[in-house]
Amino acid sequence: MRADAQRNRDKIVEVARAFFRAKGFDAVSMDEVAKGAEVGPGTLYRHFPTKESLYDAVLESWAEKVNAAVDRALSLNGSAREQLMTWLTDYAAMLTENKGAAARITAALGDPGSPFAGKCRTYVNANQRLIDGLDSALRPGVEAMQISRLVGGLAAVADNSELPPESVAPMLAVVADGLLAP
Amino acid sequence: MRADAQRNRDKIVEVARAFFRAKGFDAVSMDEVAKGAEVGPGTLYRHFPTKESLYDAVLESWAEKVNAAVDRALSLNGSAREQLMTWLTDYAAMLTENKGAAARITAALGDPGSPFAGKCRTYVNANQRLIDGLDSALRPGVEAMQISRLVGGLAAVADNSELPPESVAPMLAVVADGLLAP
DNA sequence: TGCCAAACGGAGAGTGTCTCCGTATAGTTC
DNA sequence: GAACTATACGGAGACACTCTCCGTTTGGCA
Repeated sequence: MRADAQRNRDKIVEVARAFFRAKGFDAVSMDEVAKGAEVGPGTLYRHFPTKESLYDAVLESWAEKVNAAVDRALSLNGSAREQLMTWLTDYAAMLTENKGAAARITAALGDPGSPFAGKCRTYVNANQRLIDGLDSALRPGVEAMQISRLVGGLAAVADNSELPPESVAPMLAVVADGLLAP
Repeated sequence: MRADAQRNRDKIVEVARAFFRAKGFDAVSMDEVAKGAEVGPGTLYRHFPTKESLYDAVLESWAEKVNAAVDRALSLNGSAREQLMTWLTDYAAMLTENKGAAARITAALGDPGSPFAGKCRTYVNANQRLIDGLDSALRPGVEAMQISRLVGGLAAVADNSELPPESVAPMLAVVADGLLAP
């Protein structure tokens, strides 16, 4: 990639990240990202053919954070319920940083053609590692995709309604207790 | 209301209902509803000032269905868990009829200014009646709004991914078990 | 039949995503 | 450092959508 192209790409992602964080996915237009990055719309669209692909690039480090959160939860010296709640709380908290991310990633679960397919795999794999780590503490037959959808749906609601963590916690507790073996 | 206005209004709602059911909220344009109902865009917008207000009119009978589903669940001769699962299953099933409804109604929870505010009240009240009906079988401190958000979020995911009922059932079971007293 | 408030409908404003293509430039070659 | 070419740029504008304004038509009543 040519040096000017790389410079522009970096600036676009940087500007877009700030805009998305401040206003959420829907409220940011591609035109304003282009203006903010001081490039033309054509340049923006050569680097990122759709608005969603730009969002995907903005969420680049998200995968690392998800994996780190699972590691943190599994390495805790506590009950399975505490480990589960730690992971769920961390995940829900991650989404307050990127308004609209929960809904989009959750909606893309099971759609390999989505720009977020990579993010989805990371997320489902994280839940699979959690299942493996918690071993027999969970109800039998529970699947990673089910946890992903349950928590993703709840996170999307919390994100959309801008619920404070203390309002989300009781709902996470319901999901956690439901996931633990009866 | 003048006779021609009433005729047009009825036809618009009828056409819109068919379109929304077939393609979902986002994929239907106001222009095609106007064309389908054989009226001009101006006429359409005098009857329904926004697309969401049109959707609200299409979902008119939804409130009755929700209340009927709660009644049905509470009148069952079964365990609290069976009653709960019956209601959750009925609610989730209701949404396959109107693609996009779950996400919109759930997103409007707690926003009195939304065109769906009336639908939200109905829905939260239904969950409150469920709580009152199931009495002490539920975990202490659980609130109607929490159930509304939990189930709404899950329903939105199921709707969006077009999950078959047998895929939704295990997730509903998790929520149900989580809601029942430990 | 004549009147007029009510309703109609379509052109178009405003806003968004995304494309096409003539122009400019980075990086290589002599 | 000049010429060359592949690469990248940027802006006009195509297209789709929601929603508005306003001149025209019509239903219902006196």
